Amino acid sequence: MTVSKAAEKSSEKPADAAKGRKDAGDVQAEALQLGELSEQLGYVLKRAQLKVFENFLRCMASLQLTPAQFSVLLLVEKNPGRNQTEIASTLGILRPNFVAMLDNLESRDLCARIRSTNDRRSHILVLTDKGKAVLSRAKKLVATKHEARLNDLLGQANREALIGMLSKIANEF
Amino acid sequence: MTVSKAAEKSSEKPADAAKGRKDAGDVQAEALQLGELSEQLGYVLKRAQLKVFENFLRCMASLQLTPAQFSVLLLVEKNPGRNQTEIASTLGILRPNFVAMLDNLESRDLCARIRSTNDRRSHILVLTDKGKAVLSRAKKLVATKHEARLNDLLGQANREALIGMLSKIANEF
DNA sequence: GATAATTGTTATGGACCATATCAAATAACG
DNA sequence: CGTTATTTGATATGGTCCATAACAATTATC
Repeated sequence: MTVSKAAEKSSEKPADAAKGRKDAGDVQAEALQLGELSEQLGYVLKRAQLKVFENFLRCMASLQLTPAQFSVLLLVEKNPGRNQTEIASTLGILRPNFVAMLDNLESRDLCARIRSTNDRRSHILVLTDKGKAVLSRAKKLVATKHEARLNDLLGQANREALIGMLSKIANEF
Repeated sequence: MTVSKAAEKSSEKPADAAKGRKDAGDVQAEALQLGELSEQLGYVLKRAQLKVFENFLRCMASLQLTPAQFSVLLLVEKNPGRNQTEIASTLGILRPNFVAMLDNLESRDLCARIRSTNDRRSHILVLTDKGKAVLSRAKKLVATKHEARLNDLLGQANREALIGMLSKIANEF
C-alpha cells in the first residue's frame, strides 16, 4: 500500500511510471512486477480511493469543493439545527480541525454558525442560500460527472454491489 | 467524504459518535442522518480504506510494518536489482519522500542499498536475510489475520469481485 | 569535451490528523 | 444556592504524509 495523491498534476502515475526509457531499440527497463501487491486489499483500496478523490476534485473544480467540504454541506443540509460537535464527529472530524474548515465555508458564505439560544456554548450550523445553491449544483455535478462514471465503468448492478461491500467494510471490519 | 485516521486509539468512530448523551430517559440527540452521503462512492471508499489500514496496522503490530513499508518489501522481493527510483515510482512514492522511508527500513536491517556497478548513481535495493524473514512472517499475518477477514465478511467470491472492481477503478477511472 | 539528463539527497512548505489546553457556558449535585 | 464537573468552540502545537525546488555526483547526448 502506498500511492501518493497528486490530484490534478500528473506527477507519478504509480502503474507505469517506472519505465524511465523505452523509445526505440531499448532492451532494459521492463515493467516491474506488482506480484501479490495487486491482490492486497489495502493497496488496491488506497489506489482506488486516490483516483476517485482526484476525479471528484476535477468534477468540482468550478465550485472549488473538496470531498470533505462537500460531505459537510451534505450533512448540514440533511441535519439542520445541529451544532459543530455533532456534525464533525459524525464525519470523523475532530472538533479542533473542524474549526478552520468551517471558517473557510463561512468565509465563502456557504454556511453560517448561529449561536444556539438553548445552549449558548454551541453553534448551530445552517446552509446559507448561496450554500444551498452551490450544494445543489455540486450534487448535479457529482451525479452526472462523477458517480455516473462508475456506472459506465462497472455497470449499475456492480456499482451498487461495490458501495454495499465498502459500506460493510467501513462498518464491520 | 472525510473520516479521520485514529488508527488504534478510539478517538471518533464516525458512524455513531455524535450521540453525546443517551442513557436513561433521554429525548434529545437523535442519530444524524447520513442521507446521500452513504451512497457517495468517495465517502464510503475512504471510510473503508481507513478501516482496512487500521486493521492492517493491528495485525502487523508485532512486526511494526506500515502498509507502505509492507508494499516496499513486497515489491523489492518481487523485483530484485531495481533502484530506488524504479521501486518508488511504481508505488507512487516521490523519490524525495522515499529516502527517509528507506533509511528506516535499512536502519532496521530489513533492506539494503547497494551502489550499482553499471550506474554508480543508482542504488540497487535488496532485502536482507532478516528482511526476507520478516516479510515472510508479515505475509502470513496478512493472509491469516487480515485478508482472511474479508472472506469472513464478504465471502470468497465477493472478495475477488471487490478486488477486481477496485483495481478497475484504480486503473481506469 | 561541453551540455543535458538522471539518481539520490536535502530543504522546505502545505495539507491533514491528533492531543493538550483554555474560556465560556451549562450540568450535576451536595 | 454555590461548588465542581462537563461540554462547546477555539487555539496552539506537533506529527505524518505529500509535493516542489534545488544540489552534487554520475552518466548520456551530441
